[in-house]
Amino acid sequence: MVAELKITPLRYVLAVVDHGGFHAASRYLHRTQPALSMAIRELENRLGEALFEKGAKATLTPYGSYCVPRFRELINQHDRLSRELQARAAKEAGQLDMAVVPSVASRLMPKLLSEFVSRYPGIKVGLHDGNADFVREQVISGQVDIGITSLWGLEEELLFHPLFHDEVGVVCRDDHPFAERQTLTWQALETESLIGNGTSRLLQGTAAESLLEMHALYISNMISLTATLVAGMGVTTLPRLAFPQEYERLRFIELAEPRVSREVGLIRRKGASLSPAAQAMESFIIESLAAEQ
Amino acid sequence: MVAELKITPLRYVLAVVDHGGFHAASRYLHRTQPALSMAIRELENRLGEALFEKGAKATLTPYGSYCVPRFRELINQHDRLSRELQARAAKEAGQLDMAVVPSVASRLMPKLLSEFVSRYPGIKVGLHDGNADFVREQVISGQVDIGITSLWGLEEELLFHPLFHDEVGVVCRDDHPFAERQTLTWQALETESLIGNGTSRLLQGTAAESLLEMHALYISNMISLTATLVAGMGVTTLPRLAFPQEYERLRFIELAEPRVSREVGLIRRKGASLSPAAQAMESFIIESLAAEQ
DNA sequence: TCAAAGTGGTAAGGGAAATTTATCATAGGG
DNA sequence: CCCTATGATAAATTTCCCTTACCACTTTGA
Repeated sequence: MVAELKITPLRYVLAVVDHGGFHAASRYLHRTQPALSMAIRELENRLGEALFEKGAKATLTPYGSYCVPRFRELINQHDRLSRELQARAAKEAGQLDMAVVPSVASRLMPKLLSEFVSRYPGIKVGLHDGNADFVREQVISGQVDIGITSLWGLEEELLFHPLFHDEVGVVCRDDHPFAERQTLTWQALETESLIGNGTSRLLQGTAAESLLEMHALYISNMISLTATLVAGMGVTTLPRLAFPQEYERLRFIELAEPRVSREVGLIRRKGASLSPAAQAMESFIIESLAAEQ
Repeated sequence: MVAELKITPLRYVLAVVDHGGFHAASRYLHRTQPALSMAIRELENRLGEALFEKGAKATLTPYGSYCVPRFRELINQHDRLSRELQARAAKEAGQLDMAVVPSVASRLMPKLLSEFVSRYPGIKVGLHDGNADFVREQVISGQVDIGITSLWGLEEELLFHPLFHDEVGVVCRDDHPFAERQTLTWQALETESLIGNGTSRLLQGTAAESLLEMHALYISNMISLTATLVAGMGVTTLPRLAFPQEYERLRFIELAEPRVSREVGLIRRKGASLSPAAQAMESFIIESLAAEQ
């Protein structure tokens, strides 16, 4: 049977030692002197041995001298833990991982992350990018705390918080006949050499679904895809956010008739709540994007 | 300001986790279920974050999962400390050092120590021997907890607990005229070649004081002294306990007229109390020697 | 399908523990 | 010798922990 050493009386002992007396310690602790006397007596009874000499003013017994550094150690550990856990709860420290689709990673996250880390300097963020299936899988398996992607079906295990709509358009080189157009219809694409990519399945279930069968090429890698487009080998469809603005020769033309868009949003596991750090990130993203529009 | 994490609620959290529910934990802890609910709620408020999911039965939040191993660690440290300090108070563990004069070290301590260590298996004893001044000095300086020696004057800084009287006698070789005598008087020594030693000052202030001036030789080292006696170069005075029984050719003859004796006792510092282990040794020695006579 | 037994949460009361107030005995300093 | 410091003690009070009693909800088994 272990005796329960309460933290407070241990603190009292240290205060008496450090301040050289019960009265001095009581002033420091904002307690009265009898409070210390009695609490320390109780502690001594529990241990079965006196800590302070009787009759002498605040002098430690040998046993007390042995105890004091150990009390100090335990209290230090306690305080360190308490501070650490409070810091985490207050989002002053912590760690979170998130998975996002590449377009979000390159167009949205840089700004968001730089604002986030300056607002929560203590929180460490791990950012992983991959296609929508990867993001979904990482979140469901608990590898990451939250994800940003678009979903195609209802997910039993996921909570989805919509962030914005991302319109699908056609991407072509600047010398292509489409390049000067403001909008296009899917019929205009029927005669084109259409390159498929990872986002092509957004067209599934829309009026433009027939275009999916037209793919002569399918390129999942974004760098390869843009190189192919710059080479003038065809056109492709992409959500606007996924359109790589940094290529001067590529143009994005809205696809009207039908309007196709993906709904990009925040996902997390249903049932499990978020860590304080992940909570902070989630609210931060939602608020930032709401403020922007 | 650090929040005070009381040990008990942390135990409650661990019990709920380990037993998979508030009710199971409450049975284990011999508390009622609301007691746990409220204590844990209070802890959560203190930390500023929930440990258990609401609505789910005893499921940890990510924050809770982070906390639990740390709670466990702190509690383990607490329990280990508590057990250790109690063991010391109960004399099941600990350490003590003592200084004794050589005669006590060789004639008294072997038996006492072997009994002591079998009675207090956990206590480690350091035994240091030296002359009376050494013992006195070690005790006063706090290098050792207790000493066994004889004192000549009253000591302001020491507490003296008498153990036994040790009669001074004459030591000579077995072929010496004294060897067959039962007792001697100091006058009988006047014509002898008297060798002085560290215990000779016991004669100071007695009727035999004049013998002190007769020393042709003074040998402090016991081995040298006995070798000199065995060589037949003279006689000496020694307390009985200091007489080395293991030398076959030496004899001890009581010195009557005057009877001179040293009072051997236990010394320790006045004012400072003893460690539990040293206390145990002190009482043990006093009781053992009292039981013997 | 409904009762029974499980989960945990809430409110009010009792009782133990901690703290304060008031007082005392003792020791040291001017 | 008084004054002020020390810490110990007793009784009163406040605080906090725990229990009892009850509720709402879910799961289980007949």
